[in-house]
Amino acid sequence: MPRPILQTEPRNDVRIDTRGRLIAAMSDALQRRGFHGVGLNELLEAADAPKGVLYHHFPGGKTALAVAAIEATVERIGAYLDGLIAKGDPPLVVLEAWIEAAQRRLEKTGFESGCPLAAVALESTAEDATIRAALTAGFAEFRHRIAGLLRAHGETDARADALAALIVSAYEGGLMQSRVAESAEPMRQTGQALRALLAERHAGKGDGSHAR
Amino acid sequence: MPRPILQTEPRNDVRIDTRGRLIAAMSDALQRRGFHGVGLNELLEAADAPKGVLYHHFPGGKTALAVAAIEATVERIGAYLDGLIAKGDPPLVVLEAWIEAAQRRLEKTGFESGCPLAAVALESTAEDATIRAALTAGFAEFRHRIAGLLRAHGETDARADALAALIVSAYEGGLMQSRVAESAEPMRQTGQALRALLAERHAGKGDGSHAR
Amino acid sequence: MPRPILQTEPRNDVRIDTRGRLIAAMSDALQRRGFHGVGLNELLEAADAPKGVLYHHFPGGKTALAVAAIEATVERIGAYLDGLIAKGDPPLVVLEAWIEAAQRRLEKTGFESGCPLAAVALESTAEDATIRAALTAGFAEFRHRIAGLLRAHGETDARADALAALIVSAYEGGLMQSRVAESAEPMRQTGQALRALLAERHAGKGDGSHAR
Amino acid sequence: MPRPILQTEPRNDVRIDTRGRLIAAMSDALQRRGFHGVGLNELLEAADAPKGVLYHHFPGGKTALAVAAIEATVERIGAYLDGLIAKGDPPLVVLEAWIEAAQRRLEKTGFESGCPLAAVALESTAEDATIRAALTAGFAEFRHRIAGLLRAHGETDARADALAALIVSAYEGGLMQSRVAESAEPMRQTGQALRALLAERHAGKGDGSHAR
DNA sequence: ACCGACGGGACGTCCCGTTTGT
DNA sequence: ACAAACGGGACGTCCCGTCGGT
Repeated sequence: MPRPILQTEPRNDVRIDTRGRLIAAMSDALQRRGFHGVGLNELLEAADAPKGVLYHHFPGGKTALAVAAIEATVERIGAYLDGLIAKGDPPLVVLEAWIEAAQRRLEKTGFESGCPLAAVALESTAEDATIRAALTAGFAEFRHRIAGLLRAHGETDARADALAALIVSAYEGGLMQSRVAESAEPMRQTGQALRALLAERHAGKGDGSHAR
Repeated sequence: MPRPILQTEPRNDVRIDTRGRLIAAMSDALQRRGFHGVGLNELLEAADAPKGVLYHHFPGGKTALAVAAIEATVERIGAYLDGLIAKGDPPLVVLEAWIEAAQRRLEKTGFESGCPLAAVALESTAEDATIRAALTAGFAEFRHRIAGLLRAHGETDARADALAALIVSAYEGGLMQSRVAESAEPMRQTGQALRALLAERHAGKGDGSHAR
Repeated sequence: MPRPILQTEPRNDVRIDTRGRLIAAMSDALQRRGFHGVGLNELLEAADAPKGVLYHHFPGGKTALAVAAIEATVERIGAYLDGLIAKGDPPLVVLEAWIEAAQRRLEKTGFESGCPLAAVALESTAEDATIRAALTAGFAEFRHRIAGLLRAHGETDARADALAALIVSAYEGGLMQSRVAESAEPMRQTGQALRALLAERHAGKGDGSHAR
Repeated sequence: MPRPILQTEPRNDVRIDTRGRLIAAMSDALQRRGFHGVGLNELLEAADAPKGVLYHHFPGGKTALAVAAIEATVERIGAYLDGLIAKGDPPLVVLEAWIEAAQRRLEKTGFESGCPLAAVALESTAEDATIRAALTAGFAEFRHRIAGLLRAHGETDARADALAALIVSAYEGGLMQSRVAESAEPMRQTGQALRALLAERHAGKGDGSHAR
């Protein structure tokens, strides 16, 4: 049985497989029902994993799995944003792409999926220290990336931070409204208004050159 | 067993009181923990009401109480917005007052309280038809009021609707970020950026016609 | 359906019934398997009670039920000792009756039953404050009653306390040895030796009159 | 795969060490929490051993380890008693030393440690045949040694057996009472009363023959 | 109208033992 | 010999809803 290089890989694969499936299932479940709305049985069935294995990979139980799911989601979305940004497009284009992708996901899932962070955020209490920390870090991460993009296109630091906060807020708030309304309209309107305001501002600066 | 007329009046008072306390307790609980995060026993203890009384007033149980709490909240916030609007201030001033009030409430409650609608919204599924309907109506109500204000100050219908969606989204998203971060900063930045964009637009008005 | 007097009785009966059956089942189970060895399902089946009712009567859960069972046992044994003592027999006779009753119970139950207090005592840790308190009070109660009997028959206070401690120790230790050996012999020998020592002491005092 | 001679020796050392640590950890845990109160994971962590190694050394699992721990404890205590007896002291002195040592250990461990045999004894059922056998043999061993000492100092066989049963019972019962009371007093009183009774008997000897 | 005992199901935890792979 | 992932069952908790009794 020749096994030349990287003999750690097979073990990792198996580990990542179960662990990863658990995290994926939790991510998916969180955005549909929130932390308390997810039943572990339901989740384990979705991940095709027995009960004991959860406690093995996540000694902290459901909470620890949720933290891992949040962190994985943050990383995924962060990478996605990085990809958008790396293309060098101006903020307005990146924003449009981001929001349109969210709209498409909403429609594709029958308005069931949302943002896993948001759902957990609103039912978390100060006692869930680890969850709070992961969420806080996650939202900060999003703002940080967007602020970086804005700075790269000429915004001052303070301005970039404030705009980034608004953009993330609008994204999350729009997603929420569209989810309950089971209609892409609120999200669409939110994105449209946001882009319009940003575009008009540039236009109003007098140079009129790079507005969208 | 004779029952003299008007004996119902004091009884009604008591009933409304109990009903009201249940609704208030649910409203409060929803914004802290979300629908599934609230235990019925815990809630009944907070309202100082026995088990049976809940099903007296809300045969639909926990869900019906949540719907009532959502509707009460919508009415309360709607009335609050009406009050702000009735003063005749321009949208920027109303917006500032609304967001600042939210910040103060956040700080006063140690960043525990948020928006009862939002928390429920993110863990609700399509099966909770009555809850979804109440939420959808509630958010639409908010947008409607704000759009009305904007129209009254010269926005076109489509424009007013889109801006209203953005404002509600920003409000909810900012609240969410501040809640998990246990800091008013995200909410403050969100409000500041939003008002700045709106103000700049007005300042730039008249120079062109290309507001999307 | 005439119901003349004491109409509180029926409710009490029902309540005591379920609560009492739970306590009786726990008492029985504790002396067979100890606290951690008892499964709640098993116990509820024995008491013919559904799961929810336990938490209703004992909000403190399994531990609270165990405490109640311990207290009930202490009361029962205390009353039994009182009955023995009230007959006015000398300590040696009381002791013999007590130990022989224990032997008979051992044999009747196939050496399964023991002392509910003892089993819990040896697996309790300092964290189970309520259980520890109930056990400590229980053993003190036994010693107190026996010491009282001894004092009533001429022992000094210190002497009575020490002898009472020995008698309780011998009773519990003998029960334990007989239980694991599945033989009444150790308990029998323990009781015989203890009574012999007590009798000889009286005999050695020179008066020789009331040694058994 | 060649395996050079004597390579097993160091390996054996390691094995004995791991085995020994497991047994020591189980002994310690048994006297604090009893058989069912000990978690296997917790125990393995205390012994710093992975899961697999337990089933390597004890194919019978937790039960087999408990049996080994009981046997080791019996051997240890037996050797200790042998040491006391070998000095040639009279039974009263040996008894005093034994009981005082137990008191010191109680106080040193904050009244947490007790007798590993006793704790297991009281929660064992007839189904745990191997455990019951080990316990029965253990208690018999203790009685046997003490009876031997008594015979060596002039007691008849039957008398020695009965007194030995009493002594072991008192020892175990006193330990139990002191453990839950978190006070050495019950154990002290038990020992004191027992020694007093034995001493008085000797003093009274020769006056008659009516022991029992 | 009010209350609280009842009911049983599902939750999250964590148990003990096995299996599979180095 | 060691290590860790697996496996699923049972534990104790507590949920939400009902129903009979004042």
